[in-house]
Amino acid sequence: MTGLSTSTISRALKGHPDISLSTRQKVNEVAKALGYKPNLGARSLRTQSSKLIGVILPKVDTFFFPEVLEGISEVVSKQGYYFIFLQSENSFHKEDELLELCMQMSVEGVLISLSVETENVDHLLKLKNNDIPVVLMDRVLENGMFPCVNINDAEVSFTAVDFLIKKGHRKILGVFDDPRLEMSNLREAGYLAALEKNNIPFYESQVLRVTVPKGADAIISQFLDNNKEATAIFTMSDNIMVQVYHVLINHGLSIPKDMALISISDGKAPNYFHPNITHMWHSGSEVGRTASTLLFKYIKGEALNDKYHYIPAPLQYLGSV
Amino acid sequence: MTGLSTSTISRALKGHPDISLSTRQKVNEVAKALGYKPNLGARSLRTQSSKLIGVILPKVDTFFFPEVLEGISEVVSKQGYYFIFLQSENSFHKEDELLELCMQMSVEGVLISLSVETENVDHLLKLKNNDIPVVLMDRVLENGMFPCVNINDAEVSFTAVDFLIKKGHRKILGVFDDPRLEMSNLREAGYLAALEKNNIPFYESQVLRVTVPKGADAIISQFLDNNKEATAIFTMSDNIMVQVYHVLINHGLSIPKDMALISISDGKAPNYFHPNITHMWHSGSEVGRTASTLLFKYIKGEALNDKYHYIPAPLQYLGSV
DNA sequence: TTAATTGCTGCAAACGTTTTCGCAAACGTT
DNA sequence: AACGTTTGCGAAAACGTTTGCAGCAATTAA
Repeated sequence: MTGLSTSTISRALKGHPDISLSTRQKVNEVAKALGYKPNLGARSLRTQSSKLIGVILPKVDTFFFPEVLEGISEVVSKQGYYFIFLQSENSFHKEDELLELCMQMSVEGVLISLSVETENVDHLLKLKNNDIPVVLMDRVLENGMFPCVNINDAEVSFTAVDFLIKKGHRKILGVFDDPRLEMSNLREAGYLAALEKNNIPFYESQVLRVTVPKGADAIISQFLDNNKEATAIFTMSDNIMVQVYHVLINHGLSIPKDMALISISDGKAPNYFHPNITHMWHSGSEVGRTASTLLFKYIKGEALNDKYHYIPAPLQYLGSV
Repeated sequence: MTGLSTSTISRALKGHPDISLSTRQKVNEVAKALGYKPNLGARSLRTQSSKLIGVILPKVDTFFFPEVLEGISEVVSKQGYYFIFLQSENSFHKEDELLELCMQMSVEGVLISLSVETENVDHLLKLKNNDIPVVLMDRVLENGMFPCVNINDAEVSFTAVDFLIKKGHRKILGVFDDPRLEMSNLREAGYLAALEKNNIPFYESQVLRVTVPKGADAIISQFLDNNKEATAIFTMSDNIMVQVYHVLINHGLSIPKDMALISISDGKAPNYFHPNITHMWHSGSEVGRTASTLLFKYIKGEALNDKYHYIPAPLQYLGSV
């Protein structure tokens, strides 16, 4: 159409100074008229840079992860990158496949939150070997192999439970998620540490580990019956909190009069309930932002040696305690 | 390594019958040993098929859309495709940019739920012109230009409100989302139709349209004060339901004794509350599955002329009515 | 013996970009 | 007039695949 070579077109389109203003304008006009769209695949083939990052999450269920995506989206698009979002569905096998896929797509970096089944990070090594940076988020394995972004699970739990104790509670129940998650154990450790520091006796029967994602009502119900003298409950996540809340109400217990409730939460669900649930506010968008910002530092080759990034999770003192 | 040409390697790797079994095996061994990964960009450049579909959603907030993603994910991966997921953040401008991006990425199809700001589908035409099929989901514009998958908004609302009336309620409040959404107006129309059919007088003051996504507490609160004789509320979505629920409890109203509550919902939030909230069950995963299945029919060129796919939204009769 | 067939493999072009290198014209300087 | 410098552009290679075609050897058929 213009009679110009592809080289000139290419340069004109990206405002290369070699090309005269007049031809640049002409090229832009014709490009617009023809609806020309650069082929990103071809570009990334030639430049060896895909502007793509891979995001692997176990599952975007109701809480937390939507916000993480939001945070990631924010900084990724600000960097002129795109992300492809993949769900491992909490399967180690699928997680591994998705990592493979990321490499085939020539992503320049990977953000990952590990599946429940994942016991070590050996499968992430192949990315490292191909110089693809990886940052773990939230559901991490803190063994120093890869940088991690999350809250300080143990410390945050400690703060929550310590707060309950300061409020006068002595018999405090703890409800945790699948013990295969490192996070679950760390949060349980924080819970225990708070009891211990305050010289409060602990019985194994006062913690519950819920491995089923939904429909744990019966289990929770029985757990409450077994602990009638308890005056407070600490739940490690929104998912668990909403289930516990539901059972509490079904038992005719009034919050906080009969039972105090505190949780770690992304801050949404606590507002659904009455009273609002006191919680340690674990911002998903902040995790997403921090993790992707960190990832870009690695991508840009700004050498970093800090492995753990803990984002703060401040106490939101609402009506349930 | 094998002394074979790239053509032979390529054919061997995908089990082409031209290649002898012995070389096929050898190639596979070496490929595994070297950790060979096909470059998807190069492949799609050559074959002119990217195996990619674009998914554009307004925002993955807490409800509904996570499930839609799940449904999409399920059928897309079954087809050997991948999807790249993009958020318009309810901005028309961004939505348009993302469509552009999809084309640059050579996606083979697009699933989209329109932003609040989107008033027509002209910007989708450029995809149609490039033979990229588009399927609208949930937040659609039903003007016959593109296939749509959602519930029959008006009918579902009608059923819900009619049910309330059959239960004896006469003064029924309606709370709806942003009126710029076609969905909001259709659901409101269904609400009105139910009143009309049952010869129940309607006053403009008994509907509320909530345009702010969060923190509408004060508005809802005043709305309730202005309608003290009401005995039931219909809310058009989870997002609105949880806010209304919260205000109801804050007003010291008991559900369903003082006020009945029914909603359209993905079925999760209703279980958080006590009593469980009666709702029309609007399955997000089913929307995702149906929409992507439909999209693949278009991609495969199986000519279709049906434009609207309504998925059923059955009544879940729980404790709030 | 020759011809046709079959089985396996390589050559080279193509997909749509970017980029190195080089060239010609125009200009300014001695 | 001779020279160097700038300006504006094109030729061609390269990125990693796939694939039509051709080729060659071994086998079979005539």
